[in-house]
Amino acid sequence: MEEITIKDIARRCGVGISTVSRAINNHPDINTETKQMVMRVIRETGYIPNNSARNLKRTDARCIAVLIKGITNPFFSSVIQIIETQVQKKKYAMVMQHVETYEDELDVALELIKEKRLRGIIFLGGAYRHDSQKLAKLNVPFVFSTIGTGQDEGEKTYSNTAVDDFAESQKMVNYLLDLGHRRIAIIAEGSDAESVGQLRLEGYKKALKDREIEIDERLIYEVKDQADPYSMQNGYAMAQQLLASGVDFTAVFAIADFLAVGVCRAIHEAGLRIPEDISVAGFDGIAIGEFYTPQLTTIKQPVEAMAEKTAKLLFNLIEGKCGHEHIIFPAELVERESTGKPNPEMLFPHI
Amino acid sequence: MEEITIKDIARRCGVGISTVSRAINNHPDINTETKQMVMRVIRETGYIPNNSARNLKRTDARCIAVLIKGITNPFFSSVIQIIETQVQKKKYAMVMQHVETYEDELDVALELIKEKRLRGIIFLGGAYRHDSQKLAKLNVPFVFSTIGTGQDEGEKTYSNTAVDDFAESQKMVNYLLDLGHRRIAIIAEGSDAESVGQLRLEGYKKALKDREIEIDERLIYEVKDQADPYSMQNGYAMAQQLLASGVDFTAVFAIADFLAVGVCRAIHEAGLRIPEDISVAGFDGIAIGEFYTPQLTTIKQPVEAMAEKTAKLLFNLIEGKCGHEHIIFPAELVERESTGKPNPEMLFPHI
DNA sequence: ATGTGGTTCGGAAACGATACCAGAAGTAAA
DNA sequence: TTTACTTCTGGTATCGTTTCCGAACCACAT
Repeated sequence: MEEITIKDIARRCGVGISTVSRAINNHPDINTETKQMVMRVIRETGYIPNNSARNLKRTDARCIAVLIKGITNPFFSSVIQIIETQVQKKKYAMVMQHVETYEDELDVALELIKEKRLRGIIFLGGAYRHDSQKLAKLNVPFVFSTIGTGQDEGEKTYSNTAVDDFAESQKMVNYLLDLGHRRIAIIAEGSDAESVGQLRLEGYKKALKDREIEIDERLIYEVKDQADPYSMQNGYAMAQQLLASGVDFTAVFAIADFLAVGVCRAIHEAGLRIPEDISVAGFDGIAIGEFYTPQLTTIKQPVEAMAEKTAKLLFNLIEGKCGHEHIIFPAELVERESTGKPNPEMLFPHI
Repeated sequence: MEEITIKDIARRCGVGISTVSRAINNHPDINTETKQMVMRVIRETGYIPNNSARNLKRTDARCIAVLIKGITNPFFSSVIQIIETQVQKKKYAMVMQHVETYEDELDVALELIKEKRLRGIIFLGGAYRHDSQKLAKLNVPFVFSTIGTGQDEGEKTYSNTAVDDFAESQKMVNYLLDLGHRRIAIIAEGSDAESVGQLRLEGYKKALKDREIEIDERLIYEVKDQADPYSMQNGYAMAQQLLASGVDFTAVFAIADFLAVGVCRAIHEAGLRIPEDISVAGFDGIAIGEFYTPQLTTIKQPVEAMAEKTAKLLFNLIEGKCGHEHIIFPAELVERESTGKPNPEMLFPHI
């Protein structure tokens, strides 16, 4: 099976290879009839230009990369799918790469850029701002999207899409407070000092402070797990510790739905009811939350819209149509079965 | 930011470019010291060979593709991760592409092969055998892996990895029969006549026949959903129909865990208990099954092992180390909370 | 006739790497 | 010293494409 090349097409058409190239690439300097003839032959022969040769010659390889930290992100599939659609619409190629740790990501990005001559990078589901200055030195546009994980604050030398984790977290805690809860435990993330989870934790603290409710450190649990902090296992383990601690509480706010699922399981196994005895709230809005028993009260992120915007943002940057943008999406508090009024019996005087 | 090329390295080292190439590619014909010196300079300069140029020249572009049908497959993330590890170990590149329909897949594969000069393709989570003859005509090795979805029968002009869906399905139904169930409903898949779901359905029928239990068509539900048959929504909808049908049953076998989750939810909303009133069994062994309430009885597929083997199989084919292999993995019946003895009260005489 | 300008085209030089080939240098045997 | 062989090296053609440059052609004004 020999490759069919642009030369073959030229020969079959009785034209020069430049003419074929012009036909393929929509160059203006070509006769309309010639172009149609060439295109017909190309269709007939099933010729497809060799991408390596193209990219080698072109200064602009039509290719972007998507780097994913934390592939267990439940939105992963749909996000990828949406980005892919955008990429195809632009006639670009896309490479995906999974990165294990924050340290890896820069190396991987660098390697990809040189090897594949990328035009842009999307960073999915991580907190990469540490390296954003370094990345900025490469002259490749990049967009962070903390879809399903959160955003960060600080100086903006990059583009990103996110929800306002701080505010949304506050929203959820306020909702629990409005239900009458005063002793609210939180399962947060503590593996990275500047992480998403910390923003959600800050939102929790702010909400309590605003109501002048004392923050009890014994109700704050932080998952320490570099690889995959937002797992059901971790939620389960933290909730077991919480239940065994003897500290009283009437609600648990897990800063990710997967954590919440683990929390629910632990509470169930302890023989307590949700929400009659303890309310559980999550964050993210994963699909299973609707089918879980009890259905999960959560903050639902507009994942599809975020993914689409992320891709469009990158292409705008590539085409020089805009500078850095920081788009914050509104999230929605979805009230479901897992939260209700507090059970006074769960409260006892502290020593 | 200028690209740094093999010429720059050669100049800096005071050697010819062939020597640098030899150093990079572990050719035998090079002095050890020279090689070390070149490699040192390469490290210092951070030089990375341009992949397009390499692939253009080489007859063998070190690149494989992974085509994914049904990106919602819950194992997707871990499977990709494992395959990626194998690919990196072989110093190959990997492109991933999502395909919408069975019709798309061949076109996509063809285009990829020519454009990127692939050495091999892995088809994930689909039933592609229709096209396997056509694919065989391309001289590119490919492996089907029905990880999380099943396998097929028929003539073997390809390699694949799978579990024995027919036998495993029988295993589950036998388990339910052993518990005492006689009226077992099944939520299967009916969108594709030759699909995975059909194999599992056949296993169900076989198990019943072996015990001489009459098959009641009113207990057989087939999801018709090209895009994503194995969804919680579909399980939910089918179970609602089943419950509303007035036909009696004491157990439901959903041929995918996601379907089972939807089934559980519908049963719960109907005010029935699992497993006291109705037993529910799934298939696949997704993570959430362990944290769901009730915990899901299921057939657990050895996903990690399957993914690893799939990748290794492809590389063996590429390297000509083996011919077509069809590896069937043993799956495990995991008995959990969602199944128990039948409740006689759920049975009533049929008209 | 000659010059001018605009289309449309083909030739040829890149792009960055690999691989073949020939030759230099070194070693061992005659 | 010559021959033969091994080990190592550099030059160069080549992969398939794009792009620059110049040429051919036509129309039209000079």
